[in-house]
Amino acid sequence: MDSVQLKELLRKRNLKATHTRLSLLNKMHAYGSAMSHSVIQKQMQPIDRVTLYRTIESLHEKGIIHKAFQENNETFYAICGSSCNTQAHKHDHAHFKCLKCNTVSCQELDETLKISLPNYEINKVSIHIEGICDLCH
Amino acid sequence: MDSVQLKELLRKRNLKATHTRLSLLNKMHAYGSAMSHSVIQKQMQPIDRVTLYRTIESLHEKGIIHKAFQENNETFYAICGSSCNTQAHKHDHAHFKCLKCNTVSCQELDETLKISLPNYEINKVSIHIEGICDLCH
DNA sequence: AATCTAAACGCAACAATGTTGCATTATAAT
DNA sequence: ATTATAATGCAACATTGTTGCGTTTAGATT
Repeated sequence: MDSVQLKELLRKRNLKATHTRLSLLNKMHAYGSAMSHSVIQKQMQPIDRVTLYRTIESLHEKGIIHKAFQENNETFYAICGSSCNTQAHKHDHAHFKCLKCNTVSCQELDETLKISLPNYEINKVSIHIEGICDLCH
Repeated sequence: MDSVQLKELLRKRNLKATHTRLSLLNKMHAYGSAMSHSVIQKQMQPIDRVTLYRTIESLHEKGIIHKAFQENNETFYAICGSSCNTQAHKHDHAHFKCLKCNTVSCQELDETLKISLPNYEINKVSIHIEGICDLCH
């Protein structure tokens, strides 16, 4: 996603295409997997803490990024796919965290997870797996 | 689980059966589903904040309770089943959080979730589902 | 039952994380 | 170029989590 597309996306969601937002989205895109708040903060340096909180909040509210999962009192964020919008999010992939190399990757589960709960309305499913990845094994 | 059994469990894991620990375990058992830190704190009042942190930590370390999931920068804890011990935890059930009544319940997924990741070692799987439960529907 | 020791507790002080209000600056519409 | 509004940075505050240490309690020993 290049700079022009990003600006369009932000404007479409009624957000100004500020340097902070573009920079954050670029970094998240380059990073490849879900980023923790502390990692984001390091990579965005120098930035005011409050500005970062509000930047993340605005992108989250408009469905441009989402909370992938939380761990050790830290939230991990990821860019939403094209299937997400302000109203509804679709994130049925799983996040795998390797306990050796500490990277987080998205795993498409071959057989779609069949969750059948009669009379339940399911809005969001998040699957978080921890272990040792193939490279570290 | 009555008081005698609880004391035995604590002693088996090399923890003293203190009033604080017994009280916390009783409350978690009575509560039925995963409890957030803030709810625990309210129910344990009056208690020193530090003591609560350390009580939870000790029970968690010894595999008596586990972190069910985290949400809104809060950790939810639940009592481990009999299949858990100091070394290994088995928690393959899913947690369902109703967005209307805010209760969290454990859902046994009828078809066991088949997660096949070749050459990966899977230590822990946590599934968190949000939506509207049958009663609120 | 009294004594003893290690673990657990409570308090104080500190550190890290998250929030609010407001003056200044940047975006983008006119 | 001008202007209105949103975004930023700063200060102050609130909440959450951590560390050190003196006191108390559990439970083992005698």
